[in-house]
Amino acid sequence: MAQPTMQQVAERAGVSLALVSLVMRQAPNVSDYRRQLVLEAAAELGYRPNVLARNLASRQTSTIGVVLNDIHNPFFAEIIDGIQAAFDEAGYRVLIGNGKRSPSGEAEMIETFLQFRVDGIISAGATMSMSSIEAASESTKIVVVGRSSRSQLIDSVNTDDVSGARMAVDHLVELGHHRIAHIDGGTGAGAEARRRGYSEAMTDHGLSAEIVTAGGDFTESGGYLAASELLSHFYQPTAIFAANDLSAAGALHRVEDAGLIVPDDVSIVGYDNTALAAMQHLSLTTVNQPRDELGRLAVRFVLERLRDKRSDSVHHMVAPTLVNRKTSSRLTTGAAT
Amino acid sequence: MAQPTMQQVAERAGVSLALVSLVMRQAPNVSDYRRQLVLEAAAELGYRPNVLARNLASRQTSTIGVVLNDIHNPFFAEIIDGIQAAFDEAGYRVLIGNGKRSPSGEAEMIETFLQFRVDGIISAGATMSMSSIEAASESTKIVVVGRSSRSQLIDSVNTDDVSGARMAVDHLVELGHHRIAHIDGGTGAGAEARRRGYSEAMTDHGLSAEIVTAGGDFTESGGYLAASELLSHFYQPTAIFAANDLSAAGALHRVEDAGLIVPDDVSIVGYDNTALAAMQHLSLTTVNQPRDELGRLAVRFVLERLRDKRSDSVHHMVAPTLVNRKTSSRLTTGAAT
DNA sequence: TAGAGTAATTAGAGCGCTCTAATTTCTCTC
DNA sequence: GAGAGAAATTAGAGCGCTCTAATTACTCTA
Repeated sequence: MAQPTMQQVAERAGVSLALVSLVMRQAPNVSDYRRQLVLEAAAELGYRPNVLARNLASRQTSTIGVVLNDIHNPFFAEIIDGIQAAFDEAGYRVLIGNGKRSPSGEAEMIETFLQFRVDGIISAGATMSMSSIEAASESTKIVVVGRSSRSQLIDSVNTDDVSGARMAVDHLVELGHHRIAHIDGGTGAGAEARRRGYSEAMTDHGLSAEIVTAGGDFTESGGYLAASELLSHFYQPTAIFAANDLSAAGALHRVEDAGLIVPDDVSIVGYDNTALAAMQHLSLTTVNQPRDELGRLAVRFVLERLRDKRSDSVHHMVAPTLVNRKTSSRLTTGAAT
Repeated sequence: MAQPTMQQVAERAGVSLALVSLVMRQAPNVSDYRRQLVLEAAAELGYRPNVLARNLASRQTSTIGVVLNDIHNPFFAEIIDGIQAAFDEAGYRVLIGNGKRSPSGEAEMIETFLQFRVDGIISAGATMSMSSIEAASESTKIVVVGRSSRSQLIDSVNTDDVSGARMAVDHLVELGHHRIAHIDGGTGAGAEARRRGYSEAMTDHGLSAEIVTAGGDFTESGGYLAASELLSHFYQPTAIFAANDLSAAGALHRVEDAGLIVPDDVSIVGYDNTALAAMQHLSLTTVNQPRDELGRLAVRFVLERLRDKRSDSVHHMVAPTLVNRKTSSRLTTGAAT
C-alpha cells in the first residue's frame, strides 16, 4: 500500500525532485527528453500524485464541494449534472456531500469540505441558517442554489418561486378553478416563496376567501397526509397546487384513493419538473425549474470569485415555466363559489 | 481567507504546538487546564484543522470514497444511507462521487479518491472492468457492491440476482402466466445474473419455448422501447419481468399506451424495490434488494480490512425477497400456449 | 570564440500538521 | 522532603509536494 513518491520517480529518472514536479504539473520549459524520462519512470513505478501534499504546498485544491440537502430528492440529484459538466470544463473536480435533509447534516458536510480546504462550495437547497452559511463564507467561496438570499456576503442562484407559484395558480384559474388549495413545503428551501406566490395570485384573482394551505414537507408521504386533510375539509378543493413534485405525487395518490379522478374531479399541479413528473405514467403538470441553468450559473459565480476575484455578492433569479401535462384540466362541474 | 494555523493557536494559548495537536486529536493525558486554554484560543481565532496537513502527516485520512454508478438511479442513492450511517458510527467521513453511468466516469472518480489517499473506496454498481478495479485495490481497500465478483483481491457484497429473478418468474408462473417476457439491463451491473435467473426459471417450469428477452438499459425510456418491441411481437406476453424498477415503469406506461390494463391484461414485475416502486400511485410488484444491509456489509468489509488487517477476499450474497404489490395478478383469459 | 540572452534544471525553504523521544512537572511513599 | 514513577508537555524531524531564486546549459550574434 505504500505509494511511490516523487523522490523515487526522480531517482529512477535520474533527475531532480523539482523537475518531476514540473512534469507532473504540465509546466512548460521542460525538455521533451527529460519529460519522457520522468513519465516513463512514473509509469513504471505506478506513481500517482499525492493530492494532499500537493494541495498543502500549493494552497489550493482545484476541488469544489457540493452539498445536497437530500440526495434522494431527484431535483437535487438533477442539479448536479449542470454543476459537474461546468466544473469538468473548468478543470475542477467535484465532491458531493449529502446533507441528509437536516440543517446539522448540511453543516457537517460544509465543515468537512472546509477542513479539506476546497476552493469553493455550492450548497443546493440549504435549510441551514443563512448566518452559518455566511460564517463559512469567510473561509471559502460559497454559492447557494435554490434558496433565496439577500446576503451581502454570498452569491445565490434561484428560481423566481413567487412567480412560479403564480403561474401554477394562474393556470388553474384559467381552467376555471376557484377552490385551489396549496400543500406547502414547510421550512424547506423555497417553500416560503411558493406559499407567498400562491396567496398573492389567489388574492389578485379575487379568490382570497378560497385560500387554504395544508402543511407538507416536500416528501411523498407528507403530500399524502396533507391531501387527506384537504379532502376532509367541508369545502373540497377542485384543484391542488403542491409545493413540489414529490408531494404532488402523494396528493395524487390520496385523491385517487378517495375514489376521485384526476384531473376530472381534482386537478393537481406540482413544482420542480423532476424526472418523476415527466414519467409518463404520472405525467404531472408542474412548474419547471431550469436545473441545468441553475447549476451552470452557480458554477459561473464560483469561478468569478475564484478567477476574477469578484468580491461583491450577486443574486440571480431564473424564470420558471409551466409544463402542462395530464393532471390538470378545465373545471367541468358547475360547482363554483 | 487565510486560515489560522496551529502555530497561532499555540502562541495565543501560550503552549507548544505539540500540545495543541494533542488537544485537537482529543488525546488523553492533557490537563483540563491547558485543554481549556487551547480550546478557547482556537475558538477565538476561528481555528479549523487543516485536514490536508493532518492527513499528510498521519498517513491516513479517515475518509471513505463512495462512487455511485449513477446518482440519478434511486437504487444507488438509497444504498448510500446504510453506508453513511455505518461510517458515521465508525468515525469516518464519506465523500460521494458520481460515475455518470460510464466506466470512464467511474474510473475518474476512483482516481480522484486515490489521489486524495482515502482509506477506502466502495463502488456501487460499477460497470468498469474488474481488472481496473483490482488495479486500484493495490493502493487502497476497495469493496464492490451490487455486482458479482470472484476476485481474489477485492471484496464484494451483492444480492443473489439469479434467485431474485427466479422469484419474479416463480411468482408470475404461480399466477398462471406462461408467456413471460424479460426486459433486460444490457451491460449494467447485475443485468447478466437477472437474465440468467429468468432463463433458468423459465426452463425449470418447462417454459423454455416462451423465453423472450428485449434489450433495455435500466432506464425508463429503455423500458418503454423494449415494451414496444414486445407488444409488436406476434405473440404477446401476458407478463413482463423488467430488470429494474425504472424500466418496469417505462414498460408499464407503454402497455397502458397500448390500451391494455395492468395488471388485468399484462402483469409487470420490476427489480430493486426503490422508493419509486413503493410510490402508491405506481405500486409496482418488485424484487427487494436489502439496500441497508448491502451498505452496512460493505462498510463492515472495509473496516475489517482497515482495522483487523484482513487480506483474503470475501464475497457475500444477500437474499432478495419478492414484494407483491398491484401490478401483478392472476391470469384471467384462457390464452395459454 | 567570448558574451549576452534565453531556456532548462535544481537547491532548499516551507505548507500545517503528526509522532517519537526527550524533558519537565506532578504525586506519592517512606 | 528526597526519590521514584507516572503524567503532562515539548522539541524537532518528517509527511510529499510546490515555489522562488539560483544555477547550469544552451543558442545566437558579432
